[in-house]
Amino acid sequence: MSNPRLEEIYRLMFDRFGPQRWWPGDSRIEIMVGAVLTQNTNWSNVEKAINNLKAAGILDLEGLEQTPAPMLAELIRPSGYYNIKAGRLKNLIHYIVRQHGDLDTFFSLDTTDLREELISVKGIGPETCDSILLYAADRPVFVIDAYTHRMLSRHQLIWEEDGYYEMQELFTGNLNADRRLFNEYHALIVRLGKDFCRKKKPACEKCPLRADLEEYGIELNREKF
DNA sequence: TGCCAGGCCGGGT
DNA sequence: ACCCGGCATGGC
Repeated sequence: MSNPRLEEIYRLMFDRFGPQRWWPGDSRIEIMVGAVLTQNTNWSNVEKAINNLKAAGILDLEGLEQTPAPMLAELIRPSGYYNIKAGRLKNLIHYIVRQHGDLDTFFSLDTTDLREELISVKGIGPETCDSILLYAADRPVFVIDAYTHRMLSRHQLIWEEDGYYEMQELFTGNLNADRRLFNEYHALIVRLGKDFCRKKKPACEKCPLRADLEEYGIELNREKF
């Protein structure tokens, strides 16, 4: 790591929360499905949806490919946006099956091609794409999300108006391309965010990262959060 | 009880 | 290139 603040922030989070062991989910297909279902959605709702898919015995490439979208929608209902997400899952599964046949073949692509293909699928944006790359395909890709944006802008490591790729560049340009570090770092940001960096009722006063703010003389300004 | 959660798309400026 | 409305359930 060459940016001391990114290192310090990581250390503070790791000391506070310990290893997160992400992604929650044990198969690559489950991780991919979870990545789509968790779009703007609480993870507890996603779990219910995934459990429904498991109970129906269709949480694999074949099962998801064969299940009609309306039936899929009903099964994933608890995750919200269920009609939209059923379509997005079908888009993703269909693309892989038609273009590559199976997951091993698909995941044998190099990271650049894999990313390009994933993000070409309707319903797979930058975060969902990178989550799949990092957590399902084990590639050293840093995932950015709403919590990351709040944390970075709060700590004045980016501009408020900066976008996905500017934030991603901050991490990838200052950290070793280590997929285990990227995995843990992002998971810790989410872990921290759930307790201290929610959109409403943030708990900046009790946030473990306050030490970083104080060290750099950044004042708490809760108006922006 | 209203408001938010680990986004993304499409149409309008 | 942005900006915005729409998509929807479950939990606090």
